[in-house]
Amino acid sequence: MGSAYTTIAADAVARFQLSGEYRLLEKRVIFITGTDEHGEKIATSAEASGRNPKEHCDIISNSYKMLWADLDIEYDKFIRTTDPKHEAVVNDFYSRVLSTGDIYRADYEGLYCVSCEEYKASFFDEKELAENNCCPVHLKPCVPRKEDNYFFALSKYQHKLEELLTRNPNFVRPSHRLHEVEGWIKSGLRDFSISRASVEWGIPVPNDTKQTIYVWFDALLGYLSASLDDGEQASLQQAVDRGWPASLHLIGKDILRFHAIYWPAMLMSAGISVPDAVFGHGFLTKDGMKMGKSLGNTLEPKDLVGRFGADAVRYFFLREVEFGNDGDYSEERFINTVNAHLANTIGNLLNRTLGLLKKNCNSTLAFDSIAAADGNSFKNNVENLVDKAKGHYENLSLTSACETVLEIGNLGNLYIDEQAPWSCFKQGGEIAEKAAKDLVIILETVRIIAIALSPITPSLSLRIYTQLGFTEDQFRTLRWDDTKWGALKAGQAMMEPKPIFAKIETEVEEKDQASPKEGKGGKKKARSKGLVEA
RNA sequence: GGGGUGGUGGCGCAGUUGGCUAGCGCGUAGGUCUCAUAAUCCUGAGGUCGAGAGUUCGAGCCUCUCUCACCCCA
Repeated sequence: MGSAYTTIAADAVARFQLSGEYRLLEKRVIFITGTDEHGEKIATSAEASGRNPKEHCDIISNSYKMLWADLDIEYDKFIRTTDPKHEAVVNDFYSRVLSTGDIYRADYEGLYCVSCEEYKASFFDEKELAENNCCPVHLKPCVPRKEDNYFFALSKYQHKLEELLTRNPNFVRPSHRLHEVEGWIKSGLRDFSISRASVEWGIPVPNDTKQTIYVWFDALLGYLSASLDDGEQASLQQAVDRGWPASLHLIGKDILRFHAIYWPAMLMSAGISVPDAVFGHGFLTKDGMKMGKSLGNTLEPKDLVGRFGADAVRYFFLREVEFGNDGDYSEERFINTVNAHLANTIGNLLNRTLGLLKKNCNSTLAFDSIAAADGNSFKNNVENLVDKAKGHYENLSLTSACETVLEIGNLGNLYIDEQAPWSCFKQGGEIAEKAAKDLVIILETVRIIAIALSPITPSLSLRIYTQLGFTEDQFRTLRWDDTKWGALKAGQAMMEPKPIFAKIETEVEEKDQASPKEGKGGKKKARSKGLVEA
């Protein structure tokens, strides 16, 4: 789930950005993701599976693509670092940096963890290692390595990187990540090895095929190579000309250093613009504990999607994890939050309104939504919240964006409760007419919620839209501006009311926990039953 | 060892420049209603902000010390 979280968030951000584009103009949002397929770790895993690395990577990248589809993630470019176009771009880049004089040959030695693909400590400072020189993360022994490698002269760019952060304090977000990066720079940047002599699975160093390019030097170029089409003559300059620089790199905090220090320095060396921003989000825990295979508590997104659906997964993590902070998953909290917001606040609001419309108006709108809301401050309240939500999305404040949209739902429930149209219809006359207007108001509100929440829960939003009598095509061409009040017109027929989000039923509760509740619940049930019988 | 981020009601979080009855969501207690996914709506309880000192008329927010958790140190 840690990996999926990044890509889910990127998808939400891209959907929102895409919704801001005007129709008929060339698309300007390109969502890039992919797989890093080089390195010793990949080769080792492939060998363990009895496959060659390429076959192994084919399987992995395909399973990611399937997972992204399951999670309603719609990217534009999927780059694999084994793609020929990528290798061409890497070679061009390497040569350019070499010609700048920023690559040189030197020895490197230290204790190396194959799983991290990192030297864990030099021989002079081994404090962080676990017993027997084991990697603290993978708990596997590190091997002493000494290699004659090629190095990138990162230290040359210390001042330029300082200038970058000073001139552009939003280059790294959130702000505490910026502090972290500033600290790294302040403590002095050391040149880093960009090749490996003992790793074969990767891109060969152009002018020394006995060495293989270090995965990180290679992988970052994926941001450029992804923009090229397969089969075309690939070059670095072509890739740069395809819309670079990137407006946002969205990453986990564990790879912040590569994106906020190494990558900009590499680009500066090559004379290429740096990206506009890097956003490092936090880690996810489960029940307050770190997740890990060794701990046996991994959270498989495929399982979550299978059990709860993509909308629930997306909603929970995008709303409940303050973007940029670490976040925690618990099944109880997941189910409670998703049920309360998606099933109750929004789903029930639509259901109750459509039910009233069916019973009293033959499921057809009697008024234009503009006329229905004429002189009604409720419409203004909704529009104000929509503007607020937009601002939150723009700031990558996904939690606040969700809260604000849900607030619209809360207002809708409050409004319909106050107006009580089910009671008004019984009175007939003008009062019944007012009730018919109120139903239109609520349905227009839900329509607006659907759009405002679509970056977060695209399938749920589509289901709302189709129940309101629109087509899927109409939904897919929607833009943020379509949140403007007035799209529902008199005469539009609604679909049959049907829950847009099935309540997630908790499994039979454990006896320990259920006892107190069960007693009280039993009382309620008995009471309710009596009423029904009466 | 060094650097960084945090510790605010049961849970998850907010609380930019010191001045709020310390707030929101979820949960929870009670009530209400039945148009509705036992849902909506209303009302309430629950924290004194990790600990100790300090600055200040006044500190969750500033300073110092201690402590706990997490992240980083090719």
